[in-house]
Amino acid sequence: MDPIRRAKIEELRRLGIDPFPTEPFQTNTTAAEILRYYPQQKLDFKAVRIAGRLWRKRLMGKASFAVLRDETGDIQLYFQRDDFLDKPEMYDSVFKKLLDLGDIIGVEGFVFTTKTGEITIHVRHFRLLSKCLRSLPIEKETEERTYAAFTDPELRYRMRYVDLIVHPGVRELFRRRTAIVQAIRDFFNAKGYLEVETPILQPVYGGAFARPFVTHHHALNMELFLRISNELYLKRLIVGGYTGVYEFSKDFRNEGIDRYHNPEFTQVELYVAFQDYYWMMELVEQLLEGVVRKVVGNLRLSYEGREIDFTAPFARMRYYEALEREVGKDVRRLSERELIQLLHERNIPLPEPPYERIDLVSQLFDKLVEPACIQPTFILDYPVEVSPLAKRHRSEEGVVERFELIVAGKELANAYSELNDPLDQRERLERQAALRAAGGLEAMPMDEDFLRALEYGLPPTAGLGLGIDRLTMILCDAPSIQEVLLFPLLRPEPPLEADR
RNA sequence: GUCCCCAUAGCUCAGCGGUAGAGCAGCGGAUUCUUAAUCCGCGGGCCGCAGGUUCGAAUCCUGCUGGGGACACCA
Repeated sequence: MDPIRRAKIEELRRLGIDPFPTEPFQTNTTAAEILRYYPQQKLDFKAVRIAGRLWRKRLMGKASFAVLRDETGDIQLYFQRDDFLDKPEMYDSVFKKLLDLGDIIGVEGFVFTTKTGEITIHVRHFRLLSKCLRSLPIEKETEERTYAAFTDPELRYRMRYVDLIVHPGVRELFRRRTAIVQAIRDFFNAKGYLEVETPILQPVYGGAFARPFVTHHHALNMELFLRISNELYLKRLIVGGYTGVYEFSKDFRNEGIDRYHNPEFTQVELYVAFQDYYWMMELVEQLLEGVVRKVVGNLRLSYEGREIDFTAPFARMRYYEALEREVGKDVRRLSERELIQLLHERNIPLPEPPYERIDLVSQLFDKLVEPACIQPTFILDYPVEVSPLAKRHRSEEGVVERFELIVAGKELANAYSELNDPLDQRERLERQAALRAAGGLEAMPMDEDFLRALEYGLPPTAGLGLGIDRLTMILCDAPSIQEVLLFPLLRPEPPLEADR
């Protein structure tokens, strides 16, 4: 806390001014509205009331300029000493000395244009609404350069409130994130699907390969897991008779943090009865076209310096064929030794032991095929070994009816014709259990209740998971997941000192 | 988990063995159309923390902490 600002509080109180008043301040316009409509005189701007942070002061003698920043933008203020003849201290002391940059104020006045052509509020009255006791990293820009830019990512993420105050573009990004979620919700609602909420605390976790966060419930004295996925619950709801359900799901995975991964992240999952993954591919194309057009305004956008085109239909490649295109041979025919040889040739590290044959194939795919898919690309028909919840392919051995949508070299969505044969499902989960027993930390645990639900009959169902954070990254051209999370996980900072 | 880079004033950064610097922000003064306002004056720092080397360390070395990046993991 700035001791000078702290002292100003006492000074204000001596003048009878409450630095944190209770009375509301009713505004009747915004900075953006004034700047947009004043030139055409479409609205009456003779008595505007507007609130925001004091952003700049250009003090002169008997008259001064300032800038006010509200949520919509910045607008210049003009103060004249002669306007405060009844209370001269309001200009000379309160405005000129006791108000600091960052203070939240409300002003009332009329709009005019200065000699230099800037739309400005001539302030007749102003009120301090909340004192700002720390100096903000207010940036100053000229044509040549920006001064005091607040750019340190750590500080920006730790003090996102400051980041948001200082950077209108960051505020805009998170508006866009909300717009993306809203567009998806509108799309699903228009189709008649039901938005639901399922447990975040789960006695058995499942639906994905990941290590969970573990917690404990005292009253029931039981171990609980934060969900890594809501998939198995949404399928139970399809068993229960809903035709289409979806949920925006915060999922938690106890794994590493990098520019694509945060321990908690958001997916939307959708399950629709009586459909299959082919149908789901078309739905995803329709969904993304709609969302991108609505949010970006154009199906072509720039991400990391490359153009991405969301015009449907997206490219489609089958898993093993895509791999064959990269390595020149059908990896299904290769021995484990030949696969290892291939990895060596391409300078790709072996997976962590204990690994199986399929892990070598996966590694090849992840390192060669995924990064090469820049434009939206459906990869379909994944190996059955890596897809324990997907239905076996209707006509081909060894693969399942599953697709991933890859954009900019990263998985954006994952979908199956859901496995609804409870006997097959049990075998697949038993294999997962065996992998866990062998030390596979990410293999799925057995979920007997889920199997019981399947035994009551899950209709043929298409299911989808779509990563909201990654979609937001692409649609905002954001370089890391931290940039699209309001409060990304950081290590704790050392304790702040109490400051009175 | 491994490797590389970074940490100096409220913010952005310079200084890289010899008395801690700049711009912006701040404080005092002048100023009735400024907009990085201008002009005069002023204050501000455990140079991330702890050790070590040295006559002398912000500067060199080691460790720690925090951050960034790459790799690994996340099929």
